[in-house]
Amino acid sequence: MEHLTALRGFRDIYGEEIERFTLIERAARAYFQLLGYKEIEIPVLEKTELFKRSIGDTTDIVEKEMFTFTDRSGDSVTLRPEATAGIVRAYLQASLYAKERASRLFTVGPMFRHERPQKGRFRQFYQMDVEVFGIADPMADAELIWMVFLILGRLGVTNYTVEINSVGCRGCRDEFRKALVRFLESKKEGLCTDCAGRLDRNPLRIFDCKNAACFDAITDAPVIFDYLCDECRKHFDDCLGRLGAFHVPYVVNKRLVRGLDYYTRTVFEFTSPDLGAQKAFAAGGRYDNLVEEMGGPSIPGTGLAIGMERLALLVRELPPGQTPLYFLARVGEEAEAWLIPLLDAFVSSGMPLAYAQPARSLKSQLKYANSLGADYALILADEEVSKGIVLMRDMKDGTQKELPLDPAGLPRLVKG
RNA sequence: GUGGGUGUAGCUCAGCGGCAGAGCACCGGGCUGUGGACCCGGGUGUCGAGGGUUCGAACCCCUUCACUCACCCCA
Repeated sequence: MEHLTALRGFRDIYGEEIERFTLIERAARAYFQLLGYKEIEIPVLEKTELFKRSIGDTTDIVEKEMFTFTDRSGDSVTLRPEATAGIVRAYLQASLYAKERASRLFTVGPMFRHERPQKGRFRQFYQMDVEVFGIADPMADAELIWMVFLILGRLGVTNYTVEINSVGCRGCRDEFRKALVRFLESKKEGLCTDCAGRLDRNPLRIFDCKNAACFDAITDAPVIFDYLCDECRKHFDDCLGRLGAFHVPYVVNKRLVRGLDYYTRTVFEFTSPDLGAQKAFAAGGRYDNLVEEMGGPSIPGTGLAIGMERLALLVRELPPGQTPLYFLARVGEEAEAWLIPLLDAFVSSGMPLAYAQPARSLKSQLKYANSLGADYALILADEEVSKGIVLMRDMKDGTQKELPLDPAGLPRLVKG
């Protein structure tokens, strides 16, 4: 009989990878706390309408990547493809804007997109998502980028680049869009079919196309950067100035755009050449109109997402276990009876005590202890039991000493 | 959704028409109470699945599934 496997793009995360996840999360949480970010848990399943309204009807995510289905009551529901929409919904539902002048929130969890899996891309993937509501000043953008910079520093990740750009506000984006469409109409023949279609619906996305022909076509295209209004330009310059003060190195990429419609002004990406084709492992930007568009008051927002799987690929070194590992080898029935009292005593003292089950030959047990990386092996056979002692073997140098067989006192004695 | 690559032991892989293999891991022994180094022994398998060609298929053909990389898209 064929055994069942997980769905394509859905994985089990365990072993070294989950240790990397834990390491990343711990580093991130430390800075979230220092900078006043509060945790929020939001549902994995939401009304489909939420994502259509926030992410944008014509984006690829909404058009062809969402896990959308009809539930038993006939409503269209969707597994969240990203977290911002849900957090905005929660922010409005809880009327947080009326309770605090600024809200700093973060959430950690799985997202779902029905894409073809490849390196660093899965259908269920994990993000740490951070959002700031109520701060129009670019300080909030800079703070977010700096925070990622700090987390990466803590994790020892160095081979990456911060790319940053501004996509402007509604006003300058409209100006730019007109100019861009005017320009591209003249180059229409050279565009790939995808981009020809984007011309009407979402011309900004043509900048993301990796097709060589399109890349050539847009070489001389106008860039949003040159169309920024005075306020947007000032916002961007201020943001860069803040990054400088934080000593965060960055590269301005005037062609950087993002795949979600709600972004305004600041957009940024952290990329690494160590990742393969999916090289962005953290990205985000400002969304000053989103809260209002979702039916709330006019409140600015800015946020980012960190891709756990991708960042985990960049975390090279795992810290070694710091507490020594003890192992109990026992031989004979008299000795076996001491397993539970000793295990109880060690664990109650916060010390790890491993053991083989079943207890085979002493040789086999020591071999097992060695494979577990035990620092010390306690050896207990009937002979020791009758003498009221236990042997403690140092697994590094092979020296042994006798200790009294006393569960209550042994954990402390063993520590030395 | 499209294209390329790969599916053989727990893991990494060799074998590419003639008995199913290696290294590592694992188990046992040398050492009946002492791990790591060494020596000896042990193969633990629907060769991804289904069908076809053939005296004979892990190998050739068809179908299918899975994994993987890339396109696309994105964290």
